[in-house]
Amino acid sequence: MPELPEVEVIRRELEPLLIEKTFAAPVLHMPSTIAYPSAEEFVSDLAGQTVKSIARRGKYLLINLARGVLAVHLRMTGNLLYTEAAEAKGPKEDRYRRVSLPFSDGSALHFSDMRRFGRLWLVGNDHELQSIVLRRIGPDILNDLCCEDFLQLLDKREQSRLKALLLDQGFTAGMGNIYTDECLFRCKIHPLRQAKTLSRDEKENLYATIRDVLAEGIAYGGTTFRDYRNSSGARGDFQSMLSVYGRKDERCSCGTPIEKATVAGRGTYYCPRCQK
DNA sequence: GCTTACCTGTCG
DNA sequence: CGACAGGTAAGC
Repeated sequence: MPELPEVEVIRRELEPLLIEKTFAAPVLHMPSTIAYPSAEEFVSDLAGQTVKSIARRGKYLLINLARGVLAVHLRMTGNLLYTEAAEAKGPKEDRYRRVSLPFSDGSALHFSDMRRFGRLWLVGNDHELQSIVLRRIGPDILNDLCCEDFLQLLDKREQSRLKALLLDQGFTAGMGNIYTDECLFRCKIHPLRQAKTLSRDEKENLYATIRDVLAEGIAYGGTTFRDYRNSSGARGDFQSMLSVYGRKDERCSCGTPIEKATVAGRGTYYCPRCQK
């Protein structure tokens, strides 16, 4: 489900709501959702902790606590719903609820996930965050990388095809299947092209376009193709702006039907005439 | 690299 | 009924 823009939308919504709130005892409807530490330690270590800020690295939401960090990855169908006191739905109304995180004031954060791929981690400090959660995660494409850095990273991966490279969270963190296809379309780059074939102008344009598309995605509240919801349960609107993703056989603005192929193991949409 | 696995649901 | 879904880790 969520790529960088969707996680960033949730981050921006939640930070003002949660800051200085104190967690009560978590309720684990599905304990295997907790990736680290043990379910028992997660419950006892989170209770009583205060939220200081909320950050993001790639697709990871990072809730900074007075002591440690609560990290969340939504994977394909996870969502984080915020509820004020009393209106909290029980598992009866949401059969996919996996974890409930109540606060001492009666409000709560609920982690729901149909496909059960999403995970939560609770680590004690930034060193643990890096070594346990973010070990294979590269720099955030929006926050941690200037154009020159991006060009240097590209030069280290010249054999890689662009689609696979942008999806690789160890290269840069945040791009997913939808936004990658949209960026390559806008840049007129074929998904199978190797990084070494890009001119300097194309590389700079790719960097700028990635940032533009992600910023637009955030401004539109994310993309709801099927399952994505923000922390209020609302859909995003960027799907109406997609040029190629999900549009197989529809006509590109050049008149050519959009094609779909499998690249890097993922469904990939592109215009065979515009993208070379 | 590619394939498979993890899950549940939807679409054709 | 099979194919596929916004993600990623693990195994060749």
